[in-house]
Amino acid sequence: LNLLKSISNDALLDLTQRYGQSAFGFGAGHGAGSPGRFPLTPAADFLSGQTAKSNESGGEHTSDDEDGFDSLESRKRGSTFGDDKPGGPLAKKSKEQRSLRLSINARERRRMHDLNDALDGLRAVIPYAHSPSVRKLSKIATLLLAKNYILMQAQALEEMRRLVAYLNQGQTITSPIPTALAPFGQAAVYPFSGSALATTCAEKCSTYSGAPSTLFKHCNDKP
DNA sequence: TAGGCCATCTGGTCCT
DNA sequence: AGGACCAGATGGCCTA
Repeated sequence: LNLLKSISNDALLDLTQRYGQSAFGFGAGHGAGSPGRFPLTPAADFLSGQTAKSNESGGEHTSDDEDGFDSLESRKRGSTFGDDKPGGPLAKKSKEQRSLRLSINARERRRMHDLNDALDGLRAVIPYAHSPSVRKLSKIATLLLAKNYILMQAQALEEMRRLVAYLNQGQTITSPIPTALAPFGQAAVYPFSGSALATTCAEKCSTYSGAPSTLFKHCNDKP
């Protein structure tokens, strides 16, 4: 959380300005973004009920033909380069060249669709509100947000490791926790700062109710 | 209306 | 040779 908040490179700053802080400040109270922005789902919710579709890049693409425009949607979006345009660049070419060009175009189209499918898969697993009424993250926003999310997860994992190490070695320590032994330099970052009186391992573990049970297995093993 | 974002076409380059 | 990848160009759609 802190990492995501603290990262402030130019691109992220720009994104924050463009899409609103809510996209990067989950749980920070900016969740209710303005319509059309990217309001956040609560951190606890964003991973649950996710509808990440299986990303089969090698799968069939029903909308692709081997020749030129593939669908009405493509036609609407497509440029006026139009392969089938009478005055287009393909008009002067031979039938074989035209056929080859159309094949290359279709392949390139398919490749870009695969890329977009992968981006959709990425959007499905990063923290922002997934709703029909919410505008989809842009490609660049998706990549930058995903990068920061990965960094944040890595830091969370590291903190968890340190926490487990601390719990394993400090079960007999009584309150207050000596600063030198505290695995986290500042009290503000210490995950149990809100329950300073929970001094035993079991108490600490019970405080951290959201953690996977295997992380605190030692509390059950040892009386 | 300008700017952002996007899909598509296209030609070039690299790889297998 | 054929496919993958890339970047530039172009035009459509949407929003502030």
